[in-house]
Amino acid sequence: MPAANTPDGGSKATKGGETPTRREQLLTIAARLFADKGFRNTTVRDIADEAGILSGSLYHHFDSKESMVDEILSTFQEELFGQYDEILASGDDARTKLERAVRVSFEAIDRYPSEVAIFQNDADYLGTFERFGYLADRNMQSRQVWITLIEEGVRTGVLRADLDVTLTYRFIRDTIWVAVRWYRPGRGLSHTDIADQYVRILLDGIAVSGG
Amino acid sequence: MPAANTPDGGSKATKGGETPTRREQLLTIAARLFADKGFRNTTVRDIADEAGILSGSLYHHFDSKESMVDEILSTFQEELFGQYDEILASGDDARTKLERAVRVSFEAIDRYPSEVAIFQNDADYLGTFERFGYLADRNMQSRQVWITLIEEGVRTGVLRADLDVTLTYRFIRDTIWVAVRWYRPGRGLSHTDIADQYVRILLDGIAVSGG
DNA sequence: GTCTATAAGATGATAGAC
DNA sequence: GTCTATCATCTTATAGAC
Repeated sequence: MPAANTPDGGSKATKGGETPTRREQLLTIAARLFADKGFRNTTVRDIADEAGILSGSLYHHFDSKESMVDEILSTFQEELFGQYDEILASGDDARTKLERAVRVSFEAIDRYPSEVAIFQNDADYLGTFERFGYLADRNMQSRQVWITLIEEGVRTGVLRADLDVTLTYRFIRDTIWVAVRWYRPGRGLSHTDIADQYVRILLDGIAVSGG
Repeated sequence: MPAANTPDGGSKATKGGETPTRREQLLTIAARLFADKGFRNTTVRDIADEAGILSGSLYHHFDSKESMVDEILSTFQEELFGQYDEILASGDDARTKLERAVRVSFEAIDRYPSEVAIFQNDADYLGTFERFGYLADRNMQSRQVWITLIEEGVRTGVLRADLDVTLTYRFIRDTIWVAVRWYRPGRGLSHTDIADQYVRILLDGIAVSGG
């Protein structure tokens, strides 16, 4: 079941430099609020207030609050997983693939902070509705990406053979995505700087070698 | 301002093997629900239902929903920070102190999974009320513990001198506490096993040395 | 210590005017 | 595309009976 809700005929999210439609403006506002306060703790009145309209008017654009978050999340996920697929299909060695996957993930936090935050905070709750079944699918898909990369690394001798693959996957996943809690695009370290340092710590640790 | 709400004269939480009071039973139920669904998404009716009473009856035991979460969080934090203080005051070398702090934290996740989850998910929101000002204080205190340990490690030559101390602190903090999302006491790896593997990855990385 | 009953406000959503 | 007006439901919390 596709997530889109586009009576105008199928416009996606804001890509390129085109002027955003009213629908897109409203989704941007909703995404920021959902990210800041959580989906259930954001009221349709909150969204309408920020948009300068009344809550009832929102229902001219969207069926329901759920339709809004559905459109926000599904658009983002398509893009991210397209990039993971590209990395998996590439001919790079295991270490390079792992590094690329880390960098692409931090880039996603930079470009889609609200979407990432919503997924991190509300996916479990939303996943209880059939409509959002694709969230659990994406979770499994992401897990498969990382497990594949880690196992390839161990097999080709670039990663330690004694690693607990599942635990390593969790550590990598958690450390990357939880950064959405403190990373602010345009302030402090850039997402590429953070990815550099993270890759270094992940691969070589924080201790002095041979210590 | 103390957080306790103890008309009975000051009983703490359930320690040792004593039979829990009705008050403690209700707090245990509330803590699990707050952890699972979030503070704002747990209704007093949810808590009362699980306890087998009506929502109004809860107000015989507690002033408000906020008093409940206050008592849950403050009791837990006293214990955890007592352990950090002990480590800081010890004569151990920097590497040992860092390892001990990691282990104590994973042990806290094991013993107080609900409390940790509530703090992770709802501290930002609760912190907006004066009553919960101590949460921000504890956050700063925790930051100071880790920063101190990392800086001591760098100074004494056991940690790499090129580390970004703040970023390293965030990575350590995030990776540890986010484990509360998937760790389940008594299932899978024990908290000591997880701490072992985590310390190894943190200090030495996942790559083969000299790779 | 729990129940009955209820207040006062917030919430997602709808129907129809402009 | 937005507003007026409103509904049915859920929310935290209270007062007093048992």
